Amino acid sequence: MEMLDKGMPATPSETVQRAWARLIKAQRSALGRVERALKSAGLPPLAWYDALLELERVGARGLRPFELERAMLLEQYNLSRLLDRLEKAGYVERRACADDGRGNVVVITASGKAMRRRMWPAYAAAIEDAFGRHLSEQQAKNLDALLGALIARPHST
Amino acid sequence: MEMLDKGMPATPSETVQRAWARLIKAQRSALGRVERALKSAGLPPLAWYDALLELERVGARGLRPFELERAMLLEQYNLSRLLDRLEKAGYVERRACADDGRGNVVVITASGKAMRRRMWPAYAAAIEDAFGRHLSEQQAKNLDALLGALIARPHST
DNA sequence: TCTATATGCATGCATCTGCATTTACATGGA
DNA sequence: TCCATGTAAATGCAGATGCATGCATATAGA
Repeated sequence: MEMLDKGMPATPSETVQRAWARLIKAQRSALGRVERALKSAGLPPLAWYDALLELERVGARGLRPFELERAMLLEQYNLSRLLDRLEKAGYVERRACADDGRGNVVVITASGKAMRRRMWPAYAAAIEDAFGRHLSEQQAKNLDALLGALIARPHST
Repeated sequence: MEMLDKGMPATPSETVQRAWARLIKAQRSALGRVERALKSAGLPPLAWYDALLELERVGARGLRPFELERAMLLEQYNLSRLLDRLEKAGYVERRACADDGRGNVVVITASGKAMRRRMWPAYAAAIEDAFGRHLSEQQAKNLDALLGALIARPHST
């Protein structure tokens, strides 16, 4: 985890500190609202949607857990357990992987696709309510660009 | 939790969806890195810092838990337990509240102040590394403004 | 004053997460 | 072929979180 401490503590500017605090709070606020909306609609949590979406996109060929892990920026053990839950709910299947005996391939089931579709309206409304409606198109674009610079793989660097 | 479903599902635009996904990932990525940096330095998690900072700012008069809850945008039970941990660690004290027999007043201790001070260098370096260094001053300012629009009290609306 | 309801905070229980470790297989030498 | 090392994924355990609820007190209204 070394962070090249070449001497000085690298204190972020006041502006950066403010933006940092806002990032934490804005995300917690918005994400919390979305999760609560889903739950109150009797639907599974957000992570299920994201995983199902990724899996639906690639279709029958499926994804290796480590691919999904990278796409979703999840820790390995979190993904492993998310897959446990999705599998137990019947939304995905883990199939033995032909190329690599250690791994498996995760494929979405028909009922998984159905659940994803069923989640979308509630999810969409919640995103719009907690997030979208506070921003113009242009602002959303700018925000997207600014945040893009921040995303890095867990553990990298 | 009704969300005024006046008919249509209020689907967010593509742009908003992308920005939303980025917000989740950027925050998870950056926050994860900061938490790991703190932990690997043998320090308590971020929330402790934030709470101690708020408490230090108000000094000896302290804060009611519900005030802290609002400042930090935490759920009531999460704050209650955070205070349990902080209290057990000796960093805060819960004192009976004179005005209101139901509540109490939380005050930071000397050792709490010391811990906050001790955390700052590692925390600052981590923020800078995971966040600040990716942004110019102007970008940080813009990001801060954009995120400001998103913050809302949990449960409100 | 008495009663209904709201507020401040805590807590039991189930679930989820973080961390370290384990298991299984893969791969590249010697 | 055998071993050392690396990588994919799962898992035991401890700690954190979400939820529902409990308890004590406050407050407003009859």
